[in-house]
Amino acid sequence: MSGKYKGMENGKESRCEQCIVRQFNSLRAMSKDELRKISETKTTRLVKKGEAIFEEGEKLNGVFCVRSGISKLSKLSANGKDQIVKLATKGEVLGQRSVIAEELSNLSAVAVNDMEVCYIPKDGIVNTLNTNPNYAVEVLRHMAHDLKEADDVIVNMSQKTVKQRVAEAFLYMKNNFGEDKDGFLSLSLSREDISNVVGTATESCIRIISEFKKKGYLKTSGKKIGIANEEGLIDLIER
Amino acid sequence: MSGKYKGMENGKESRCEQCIVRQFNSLRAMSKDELRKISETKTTRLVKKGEAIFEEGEKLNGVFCVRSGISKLSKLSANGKDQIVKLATKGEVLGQRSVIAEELSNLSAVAVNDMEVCYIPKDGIVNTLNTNPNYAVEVLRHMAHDLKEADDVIVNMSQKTVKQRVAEAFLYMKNNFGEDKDGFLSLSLSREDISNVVGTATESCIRIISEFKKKGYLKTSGKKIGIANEEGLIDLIER
DNA sequence: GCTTAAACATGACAAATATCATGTTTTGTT
DNA sequence: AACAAAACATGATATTTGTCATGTTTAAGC
Repeated sequence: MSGKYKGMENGKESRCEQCIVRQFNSLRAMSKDELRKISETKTTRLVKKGEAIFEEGEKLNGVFCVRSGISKLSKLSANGKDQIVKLATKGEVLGQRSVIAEELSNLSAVAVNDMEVCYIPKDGIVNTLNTNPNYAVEVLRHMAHDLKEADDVIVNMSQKTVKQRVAEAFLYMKNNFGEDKDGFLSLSLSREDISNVVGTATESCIRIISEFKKKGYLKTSGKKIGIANEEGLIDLIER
Repeated sequence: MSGKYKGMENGKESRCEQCIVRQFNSLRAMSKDELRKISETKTTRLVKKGEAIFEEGEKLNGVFCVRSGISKLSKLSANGKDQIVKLATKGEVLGQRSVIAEELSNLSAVAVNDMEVCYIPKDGIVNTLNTNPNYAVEVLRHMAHDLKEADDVIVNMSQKTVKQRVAEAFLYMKNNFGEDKDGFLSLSLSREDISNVVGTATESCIRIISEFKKKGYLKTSGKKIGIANEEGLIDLIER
């Protein structure tokens, strides 16, 4: 399968100053000069589907800026199950929290797709944080947003049924990762991954997906899943 | 019941520069001068048990620094139940997230005890954020910590049983709010509040507390609850 | 292309949890 | 002190969800 990594433009495009991805994240608040310095220290890396970018408990000496592909951020719980806390896509900066708090990573990041990420050693990040308030505030805004999202997830986890959470997961995937022209989700997660997002047993998740298909809420075509009746799903969530 | 508010030293003690509470939060990264300015704009307010400091959906024009007492931060879910996302105590700054993200508050803050809070209009906060990187980074560190905690809560919610979560709630209360000389928790929450922390039905919570008493994990004396066998609870959580 | 492992699927059952009903105790108010 | 309203408690039952078992389909490696 050649051309698999065609998303990567190497050589001349590899300077952060030119990178469009930057528009989506806090790096856009850096000055030209800061960005140039960062760019000199960064390295680009391809991560294949299933590979880890970093693991829970690992000490991170830098952050990872996602150029393409999607990563699942998960945490292993005492009972041996993974809980996916967030799905990160183009533009997101992984490991930022750990670097800022100067703690070991509390999450693992594993590629759900083939990915292209840039590794940025923490020195440049930390220096800029300490000298450029615009950048610090921008990072802060992103983190504030993440925190709100996390709070929302807490509420959903505790107050909604598994069925409702599965429905939400599909709407989330549609809204955040889009769908193709035939209405199938661009991101296709395994049933197991979905159950790890939702926080349920894989079998329960499979059953619910089957039910949703029967009821006409979802449609499938081979491996792909699509939303066939969005109102139906929304209805289900709100009751 | 006089002396109810004896925790409040009014007049001379009301300058932020002197406030011990500041040591616990990001305000300690402010310069003397910044702090003096903030202090001039702030107002102190007593909040009685059960009263709201702010409500979900409200626009916050400042933050609230907790001097004493405890507040529950909760969010109403579609099914009409409140989910308590966090309990905030002395030193915590409430509303910071909303002010930084320039969004309406996504949580309500209600006093669980009688409280004393200082209201700080956002201008001083925002100005300092934009000019003093030390302060911005300090706030960032706190937010990073909150985010980690929120992620942990997500994992607990989805992967642990109600019984385990109740056990954790009691250990949390002991570790964060302490106990009196007889080993009873300083913070006494109603069964309903506990169930809103844990994310379960009040009856389930009551039943589990009764069971824990029978098994000797918890002890009660009137309204007070204490941990009688910490190892027992820890054991329960880890299996 | 064949083989093997992983992913998907479904039934039967057990366990956890919510809900409803009802009663008791505690607390706060007049 | 009397009363009403919360808070606490417990039983009976329904519902949701997890677990185990087993089978089928799909995808990946040789």
